[in-house]
Amino acid sequence: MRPSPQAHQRPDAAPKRTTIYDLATLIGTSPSAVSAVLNGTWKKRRISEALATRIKDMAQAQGYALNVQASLLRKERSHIIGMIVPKYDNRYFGAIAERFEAMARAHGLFPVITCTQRDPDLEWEAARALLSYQVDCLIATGATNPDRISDLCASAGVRVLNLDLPGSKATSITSDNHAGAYRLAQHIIHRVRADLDYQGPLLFIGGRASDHNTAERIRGFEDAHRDMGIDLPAHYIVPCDYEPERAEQALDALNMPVPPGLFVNSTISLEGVVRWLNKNMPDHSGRLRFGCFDYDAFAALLPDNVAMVEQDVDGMLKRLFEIIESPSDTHQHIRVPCLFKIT
Amino acid sequence: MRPSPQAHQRPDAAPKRTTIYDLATLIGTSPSAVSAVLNGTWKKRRISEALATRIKDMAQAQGYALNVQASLLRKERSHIIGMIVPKYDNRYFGAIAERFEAMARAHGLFPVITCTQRDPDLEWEAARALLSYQVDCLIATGATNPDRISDLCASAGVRVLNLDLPGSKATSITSDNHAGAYRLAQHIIHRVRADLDYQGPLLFIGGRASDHNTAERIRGFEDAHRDMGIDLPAHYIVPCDYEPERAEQALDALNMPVPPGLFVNSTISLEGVVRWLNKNMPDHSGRLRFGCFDYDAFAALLPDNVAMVEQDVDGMLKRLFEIIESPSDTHQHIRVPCLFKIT
DNA sequence: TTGAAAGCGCTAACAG
DNA sequence: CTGTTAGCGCTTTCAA
Repeated sequence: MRPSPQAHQRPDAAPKRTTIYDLATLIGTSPSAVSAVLNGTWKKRRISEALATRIKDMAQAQGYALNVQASLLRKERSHIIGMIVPKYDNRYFGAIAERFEAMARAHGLFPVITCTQRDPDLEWEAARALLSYQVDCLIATGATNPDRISDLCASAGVRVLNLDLPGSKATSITSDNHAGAYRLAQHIIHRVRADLDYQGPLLFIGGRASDHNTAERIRGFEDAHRDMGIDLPAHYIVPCDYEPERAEQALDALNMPVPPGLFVNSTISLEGVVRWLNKNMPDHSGRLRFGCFDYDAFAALLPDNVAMVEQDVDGMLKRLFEIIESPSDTHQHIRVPCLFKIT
Repeated sequence: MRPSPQAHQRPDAAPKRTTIYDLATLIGTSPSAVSAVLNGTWKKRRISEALATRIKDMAQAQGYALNVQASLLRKERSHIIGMIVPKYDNRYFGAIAERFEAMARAHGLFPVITCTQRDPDLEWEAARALLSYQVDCLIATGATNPDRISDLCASAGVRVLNLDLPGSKATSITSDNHAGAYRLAQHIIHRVRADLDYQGPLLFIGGRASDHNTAERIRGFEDAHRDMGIDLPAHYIVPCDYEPERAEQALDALNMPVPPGLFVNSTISLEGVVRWLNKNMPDHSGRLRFGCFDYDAFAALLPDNVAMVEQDVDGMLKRLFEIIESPSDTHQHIRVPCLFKIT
């Protein structure tokens, strides 16, 4: 008989964790009985109440914990659902990760999330790692190369879904970036007309042009201008990337006065825009209007902020789990409407 | 020979994932050779370059992914490091999770993080689940009952460390809340004296009095007043909990005019404070000073905000991994200084 | 009602 | 240089 784990509190070498064999010998029954009782299949095995309680008590007393590796090795489905996510350090992805975990648990799945720092190689490595953990299903969130991950999963026979950024080789769920941007642009245009009597185009600032979502938002921005009969020269669109500093540099480098209407693509960029305005146009307050494609509670309190677009994380995840529940062979692209917040 | 996974793209039943046996028969070698090559132990086994590359190429072609469950079952150490964290949906814990993952990987460990929604029961369940996954080490971040988790880990012979909130049964790493609060209070007091000629006490608002960190901050707040010779009546300390609404309600219920110096405990509370001020004292700008124990980029841009305290996430995690690397039997409480940001 | 035994995929001796 | 083999802890028939 193995020494009980309590006997020797890991001074250096681990005291072997208690197993069903330990429990079985301790009680004088068989490992299979212990297994059945501990994983709940014992009613159908018609094990006696008496034995069951003895086993459960002993497990409790010994601090027994199932060895998932061994258990999963024997089963066909792991009930593990994996997610890769670019960043946690961000309200949007943080909310996705948190809500995803909660919903996965509610669906009886064990969520494992891993963060890839927007690094394509890490993304790939992380996907492989999750496959190694035998995930039943993988969610690729904001993946720079979702199709590569889809291929990987296909060859492992694992279901995969794209979230936030679409791919062509798996069902994708994203925000409706075009519609959200269209509406935001329209709202800002209305406000600069009404409040400041400005009839010209807005400035689009922030994001990466190569990024699918930014491209969609630019399309919405352009369509809003077209539909409102406003000419939109190309240099009014400045996808200067995400860091706040990039927005500041872009405004420094602008070959014209800053227009009184600003469409800011992400709170990250907004941070830079506000810093730049405070530094270079100290009297800007009341003399311009802006809106932001992204939500932040403090940003919502800034003067002249007329609207924020918030992505509907709950809505997207609800759709996600619907699809997980009822798989289909077709690869759809589902666009979830954004929430629009007038500030 | 099993059908290749590519052959049949999981229409319904999973095509069994490729194993080392598949690879071995495919190539005409033994599973152990495949295993050795694929896990890097093949130099010491002196396997030929030729065989090694053939195996690696075949693995690549077949989309082979290690079955971690099987691998870990055979090994003694899992190199999995677990972390429980109360929320992701928050700059602070988001940063902790993200940096932790990166550092764990840099140390050759596989990080698994799970979020417990500030729910004590879920906290316990999550810890058990991570133990089931055979973590070598568990980090309990912001745990409401760290000692209970320490006991659980002790009985499984697993190392455990507390982060953010201290416990008595394991080494704990937290911010130096007392020193940070002392310095923040002192700074705000200086500013209300210099800018507004106000000599009275500040108002402390936000947080939970039962929460260890808030208690420490209150102590720092009190000590700063005492050392600067300011009398501090008890009703100037209002730990009204974390939601923004609670701060608004607390200010509504205040039995005195709002003092011109505010010590706000967390950006969450600050959100409520700013909303309340905008509503109830529209002309407050320039007539008060506040500081916040927590950092937010947009909050830093608010007028009258004279300082923010940012917890040193990188510093804390650096200490954490130092301790993981060189275990010691004593349970220390390490306090990491906060970063002080004058705005 | 219960136990024995096979085997999940992999690793690590040990034998060639 | 390479193959055989014995388990890791658990689940799951199949027998008793």
